[in-house]
Amino acid sequence: MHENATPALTELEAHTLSQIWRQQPCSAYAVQREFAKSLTPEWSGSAGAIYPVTARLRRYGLVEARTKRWGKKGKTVLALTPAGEAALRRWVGRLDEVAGVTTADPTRTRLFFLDVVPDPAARIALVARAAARAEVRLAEIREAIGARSASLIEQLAAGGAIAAMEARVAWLKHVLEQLRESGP
Amino acid sequence: MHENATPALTELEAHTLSQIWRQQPCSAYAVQREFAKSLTPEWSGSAGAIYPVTARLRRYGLVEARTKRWGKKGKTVLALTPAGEAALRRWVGRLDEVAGVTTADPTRTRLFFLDVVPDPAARIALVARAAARAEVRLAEIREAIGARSASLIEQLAAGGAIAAMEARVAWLKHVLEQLRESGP
DNA sequence: GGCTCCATGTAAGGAGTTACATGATTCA
DNA sequence: TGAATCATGTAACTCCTTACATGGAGCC
Repeated sequence: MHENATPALTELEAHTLSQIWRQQPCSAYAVQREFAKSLTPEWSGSAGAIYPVTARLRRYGLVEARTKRWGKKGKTVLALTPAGEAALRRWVGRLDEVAGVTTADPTRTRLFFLDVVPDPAARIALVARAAARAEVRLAEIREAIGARSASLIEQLAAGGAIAAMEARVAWLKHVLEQLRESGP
Repeated sequence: MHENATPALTELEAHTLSQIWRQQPCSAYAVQREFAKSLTPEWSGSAGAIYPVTARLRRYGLVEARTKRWGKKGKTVLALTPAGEAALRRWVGRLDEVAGVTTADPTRTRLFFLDVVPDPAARIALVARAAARAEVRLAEIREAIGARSASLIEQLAAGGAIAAMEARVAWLKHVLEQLRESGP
């Protein structure tokens, strides 16, 4: 049937698999729409990614396709196979492993090199703008999540985005304070 | 001399540029070592990335190479050009823009689909392990940062990694509580 | 004299991006 | 009947990864 030597799934592949699982049976396009709604820009869900990914998941035997009546052409709807469900459970089961990994953060990376800005006052102004921007974004996230009706687990998961942004705001404010103190 | 139409720098290119700036004049290898020390696995700093990146930065006219005496072959040391310094300042200057972007987090992604684990008790156990792992990692980060002597700005920046991990621990503990309450 | 770094690459391949295409369906 | 949305791809390209390769330098 298909090779069973499924390689380790990328985050995008696994996330696609999980989105299919949640909405199954659904089209690849439906998954794409769901990605577009995401709070993080990581999941751009371009067509050029989704269709190859779903094709791969089918090749791996993790997803099955069926044709659903839709107009005269019909459309392809996807659903997990038992192997797909097992793979998905393994992926989620690695929650503890990834919980110990420091995430990448472009804000942090840039802040490490704040001293390329020669003027201390300009540094302070820059960090102040960053803190303000993070605060605005935090409010947006809160609103976006509040507007969604979701299960307990989805709400708790979304809470992670809030917690991360709150932590960023607090951190940037602390940085701001320290820079002001160390100033003149 | 070189094309001045420098395209937008990737995070890796910009980070490489900033590392060169901090240690200049230094070899590409020195930059690679610095990446390897990083707290986030994003910066693997494989040779296959670093050398092409430094070559690109030179093509863009952002970095200059000189040959330094070292044994009989000598080695190539890099330093920023004025254009490179300007590009670096622009990159850091976008701190406020990136501060408004939600970071990707594999832990959050997986938690969204925690309900693929059928048994509630198994879910709780999984989240508990994740929280424990995050706590261990937090301690490691604290230690690693404490062991470094760094400037105020570098300390403040590194504090972002601590803040993010603290937030994750608190969030996971909160999730754990909620799951326990909602249980039997 | 050998082990560990320092130093500098290249080759093959994976994975995703943007941009380009195309057409059918649904709804106002 | 026109616009927005649903649906499904492909082509060219970029960037990074792993793995392979090589050789000198410094130290015990």
